Amino acid sequence: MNPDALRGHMDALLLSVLEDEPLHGYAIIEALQERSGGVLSVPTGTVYPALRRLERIGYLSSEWATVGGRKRRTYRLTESGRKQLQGERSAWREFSTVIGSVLRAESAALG
Amino acid sequence: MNPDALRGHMDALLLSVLEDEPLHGYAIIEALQERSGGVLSVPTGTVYPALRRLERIGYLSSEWATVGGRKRRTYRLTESGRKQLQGERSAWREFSTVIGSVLRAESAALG
DNA sequence: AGCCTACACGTAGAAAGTCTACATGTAGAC
DNA sequence: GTCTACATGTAGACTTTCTACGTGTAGGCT
Repeated sequence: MNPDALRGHMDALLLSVLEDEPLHGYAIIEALQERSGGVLSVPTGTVYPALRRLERIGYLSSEWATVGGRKRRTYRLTESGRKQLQGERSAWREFSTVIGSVLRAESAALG
Repeated sequence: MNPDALRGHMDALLLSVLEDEPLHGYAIIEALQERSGGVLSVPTGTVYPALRRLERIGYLSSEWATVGGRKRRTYRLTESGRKQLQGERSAWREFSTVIGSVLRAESAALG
């Protein structure tokens, strides 16, 4: 997967993965991999700064926890973030429709 | 439409628009707008440099023409560009499927 | 003890391409 | 003579991702 293509979609991916439950960075990376069918390998150098950015903006909040002697910073969606996720979803739908129609190549719909 | 989202997809858009017929830069911008239903306004500062880049890589070739007293540089797909367009299309399909499934929000399929 | 892998967070600096803003010029309508 | 559409182009800012590195714990294996 061409890394450049992700630009501008990271926020949506991260918010989406945090929709159901709070997760820490490492788990977020794993969730991204899993949900994408193993295709998405987002490097830590991308995820951690992005999470901090999203927290700074107010879409996420975080707190530290220690589990099994290891420190984790767990992120959760704020109300603002939840709202933003809706926006990201509809933005994605529009984006994907537009690109698809210019390319004359739409992807298969999901069940 | 968030401009950043286009990053990494410009090549596909430009090659796609040139698939059926050669066009000059200004006409390409109009074609992009038209095919996208008026949503895509790609600035000249994006398109012209991108076209030159694609020509440098070998996906496009160009020649000057004068029509109605105005100079145009007309771009056409090379064989290499045509092949690349196929690659861009399948890359887009994969990308859009992956993002869609992580977001749990696929776009509508095109007829 | 020593090594390796998985877990876990983080930063610095490079890289790349798009965007904004500007610069230039013709043709034709009003 | 002014405005809009047509037409191409560059310079520099901007944003964000990526690569590469640094730090440290836990647990298994030999």
